[in-house]
Amino acid sequence: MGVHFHKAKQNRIYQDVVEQIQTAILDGQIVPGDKLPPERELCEMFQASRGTLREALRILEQKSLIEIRLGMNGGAYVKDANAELMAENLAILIQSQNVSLRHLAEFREVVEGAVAELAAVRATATDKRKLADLIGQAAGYREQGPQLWDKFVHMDEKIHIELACVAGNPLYRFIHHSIHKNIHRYYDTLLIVGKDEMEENFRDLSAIVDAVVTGDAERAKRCAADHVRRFSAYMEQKKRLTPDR
Amino acid sequence: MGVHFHKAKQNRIYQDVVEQIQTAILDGQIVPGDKLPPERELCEMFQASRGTLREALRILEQKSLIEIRLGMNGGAYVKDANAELMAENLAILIQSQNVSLRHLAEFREVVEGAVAELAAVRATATDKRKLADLIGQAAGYREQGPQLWDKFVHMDEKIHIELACVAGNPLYRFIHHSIHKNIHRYYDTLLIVGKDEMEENFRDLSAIVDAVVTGDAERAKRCAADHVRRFSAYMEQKKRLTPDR
DNA sequence: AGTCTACAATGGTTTAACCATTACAGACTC
DNA sequence: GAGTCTGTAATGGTTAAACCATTGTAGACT
Repeated sequence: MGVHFHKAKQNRIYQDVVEQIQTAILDGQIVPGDKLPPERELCEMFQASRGTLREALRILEQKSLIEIRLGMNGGAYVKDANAELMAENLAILIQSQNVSLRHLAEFREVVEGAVAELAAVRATATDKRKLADLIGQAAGYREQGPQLWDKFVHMDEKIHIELACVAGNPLYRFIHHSIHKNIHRYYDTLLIVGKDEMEENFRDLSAIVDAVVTGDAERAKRCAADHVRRFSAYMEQKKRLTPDR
Repeated sequence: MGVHFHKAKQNRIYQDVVEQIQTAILDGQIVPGDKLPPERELCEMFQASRGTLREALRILEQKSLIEIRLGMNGGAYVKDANAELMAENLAILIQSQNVSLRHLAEFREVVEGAVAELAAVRATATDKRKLADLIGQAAGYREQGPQLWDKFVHMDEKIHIELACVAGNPLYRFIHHSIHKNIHRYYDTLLIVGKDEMEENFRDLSAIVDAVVTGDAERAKRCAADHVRRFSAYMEQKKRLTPDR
């Protein structure tokens, strides 16, 4: 018999719903900010029960493609894609495979080095002004006493993000964010910096930005890697001093 | 009135269920391969309805923490964490933020370089034998005519994975896998190699492994980066010749 | 010995009702 | 008029009970 039947497969309904909505979102047929119809209407559209449809919405929510709000004007809103999800998945992988702080730092060293190198090559005049401005702000916080030191720490983060943007490859933004989030899950309480560390940190950042601004890719790369290495070493040291974590 | 009430917040029930089960898995109280009780029993344990409980299971499934099987002996089985999820999330990010093939290749160049460098530093005698063996297999496939060329392509992949393992930092395995999967989503049909490309590819791989085996980190890094760059260039070129994708 | 059949266990789906949260408009109070 | 209460409607969250679909196993049939 030459006829060839394919499997009379009955896709999980919720899966089909997920795929249809996901495709519509990724194809741009519905864009971030848009609101999907209320559950009861979606049920009719997909000819599915509310329970099944809700399973689909839960999956889309978990994928960070939609956000479900309560109350009047509530409903499923299409979200802007962001790197939060990757960070969370990475966290699960890290936890279940015993990835150490050292592993994270080792990887970050390479990534930040590559970011600085690319940034030095690709920075436009506008980028350079922006970076210089950020360094200026950090310098300001640095001088105004301990109560602003946490703002300085925040600037450090901001400068790294800006560098990743300047590097012009979105992957670096995603990866940096994911790694950074997970490193924080270890450090966090250790992030109360002392003056000396802050000063050294500031010198590091200045050096990186200076190299980027002058277009010295090789030096930028070296400075960034050194910076991450020094920072990680500090944190490791602090961790040893407070072994109760 | 000095009394201080806290918010009478009612956590989403499914969320609470997810957290309890996720914690149990990540803490190792239940391990990969274990089976959770059937839905109806879980309902009693959590005092939740089946619908609500199923929403929780859907989320855990989406997180790749469990796998739900049908039929008798079906149910929710705890899964081994793997990098599939990260690959899929990255795919969504890539699609919604218009990340190009060039961006992926640029990043892979840095990663593979770092992997080879670390591998050269850390490879044990056993690792070196394994790598040499893989190269040997690839050489075999290479010589036995076109029908085995796809096996050669598979060996290429295997060697890269082995290098990431030898490098001794699990993060590189995760990242390599995620990037590779997403590159394939672009290439795929372009992966039918010609003899010349295969020969060059083989020379590249041999050079990397040779550098790793002799412990020449700097050369390993350079060879790996060059290899990725050449490979990417080939693919870009092919893509231009078949613009219907 | 091999095949069929019935059954039980389990997830998949549907339905209908009710609860919780929220925005808004209109009524009430001062 | 300003502020506060209150009712209402829209929406997601939860429950419960019933039935369908898939699959392994044991026992009956040939």
